[in-house]
Amino acid sequence: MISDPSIIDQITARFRFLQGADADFIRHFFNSSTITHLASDQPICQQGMHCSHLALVIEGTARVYKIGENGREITLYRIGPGESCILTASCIMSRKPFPAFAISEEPIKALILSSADVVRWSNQEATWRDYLFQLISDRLGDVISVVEEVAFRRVDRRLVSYLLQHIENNGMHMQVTHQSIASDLGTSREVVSRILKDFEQQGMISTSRGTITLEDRHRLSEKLTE
Amino acid sequence: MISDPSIIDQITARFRFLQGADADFIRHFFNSSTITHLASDQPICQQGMHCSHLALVIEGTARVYKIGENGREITLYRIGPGESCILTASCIMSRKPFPAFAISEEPIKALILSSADVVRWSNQEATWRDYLFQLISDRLGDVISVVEEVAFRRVDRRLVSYLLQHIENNGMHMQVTHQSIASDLGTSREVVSRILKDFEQQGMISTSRGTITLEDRHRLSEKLTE
DNA sequence: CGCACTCTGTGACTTAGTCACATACTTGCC
DNA sequence: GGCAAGTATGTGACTAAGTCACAGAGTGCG
Repeated sequence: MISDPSIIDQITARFRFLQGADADFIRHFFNSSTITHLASDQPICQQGMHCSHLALVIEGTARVYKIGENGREITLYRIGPGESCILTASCIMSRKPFPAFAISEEPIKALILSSADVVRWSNQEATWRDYLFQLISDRLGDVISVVEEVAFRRVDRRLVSYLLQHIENNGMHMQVTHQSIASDLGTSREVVSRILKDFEQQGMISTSRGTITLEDRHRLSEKLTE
Repeated sequence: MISDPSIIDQITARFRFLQGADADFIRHFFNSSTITHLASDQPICQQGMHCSHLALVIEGTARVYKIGENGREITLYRIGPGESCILTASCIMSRKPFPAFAISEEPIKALILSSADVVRWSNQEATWRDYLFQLISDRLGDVISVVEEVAFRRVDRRLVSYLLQHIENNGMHMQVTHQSIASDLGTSREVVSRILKDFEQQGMISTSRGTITLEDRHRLSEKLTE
């Protein structure tokens, strides 16, 4: 049960469906939920698990990914504040085992609901139901985008997009290993290393152990259309 | 409006959510829906469309797919009797444009609902809501499987799986072009042609224009584990 | 038959993924 | 400081997959 008013405010701000909900539901909601904290790089769900709880992320991020026969990984999507491990929701609603892995990245503060409540509220509370539908639909869209990426786009272009997205405007630096980029993109470390080396030789980036620095954003982005 | 009792029986048999529904909802359901027929190979949804109706397939099949920059295609999933173009449902519930293409394969007989009804019923009728959740969740699972396939599995193995699945037990024949296999798997026609030729030279299949014949099912399936 | 159209085959080349190692850079510990 | 263990990156050689530009074969039809 959650009673601290400042926490309740924080949660209400993050989860907009609570703003339109009726007072009765809100009371139930906070009465039957709890807060959990989780450090970085902690496993959340294992492939094949049955989900008995749903976590709504208040702070932090998690990564949901697949592992292939060969050990390679690919990120399906990330979960941030205001979102929820919707695969869990999907598993709860359709009573199926979880088809992927989830792990925390930045330390997580999350609200935990029992799957029984998730199902019950989806029958009773329109705003909660809308939130669930929205979440599942969004993830479906995300995953379809991933299919498009891996099926059709060249790895070097995908890597350019990755760098442009992750290195903030004129922030210029980024802390990341080649392996973790490879795991995001669903390719292998060697491929990432080689392409990065190529970019470096062309003067678009520079690299050192564990960091990549953007040297020429404009010329790098031209790679997308050449 | 649908009133023919034999059609109503057929639909009720296909869509199990109607069996547990209350009489009032069922009356509304058939009053506000219509039947459409569609020939083979007709476009259903274009990428970027907004969906104003939801189709529940009674007979026939449709294919939902993506097209890449290079013109290659990949099938995300198929829709059969008792199912529905759930991407449409997802678009309706989350008010987003349709992110793929859909086309009829076998001629379709389908029941058409307005998106307004879809949303209204999802608020009022538990069995309908469950049906929607189930459908979206299933598709999410399907698409995740596709990601896994294209990201990690070798094309020759995927092609073996495709052949074993599509050529019925001891039916032995299949009518299909290399191009349409390639479009299903998300690869190119040449690659499919070369791998099939290879299988043929090893005596596992034989081919002629537009057909593939399974000659040695057992040895072909060994390719999956070698 | 001859023409248009679709389907399949092939070589040469580029891109991507795998495997086996060789070098680094970092951290902690003596 | 120096050394060891662990992590990160570099590289060559090879296989798998995708692209491009054609060449043929099969089919349907006037």
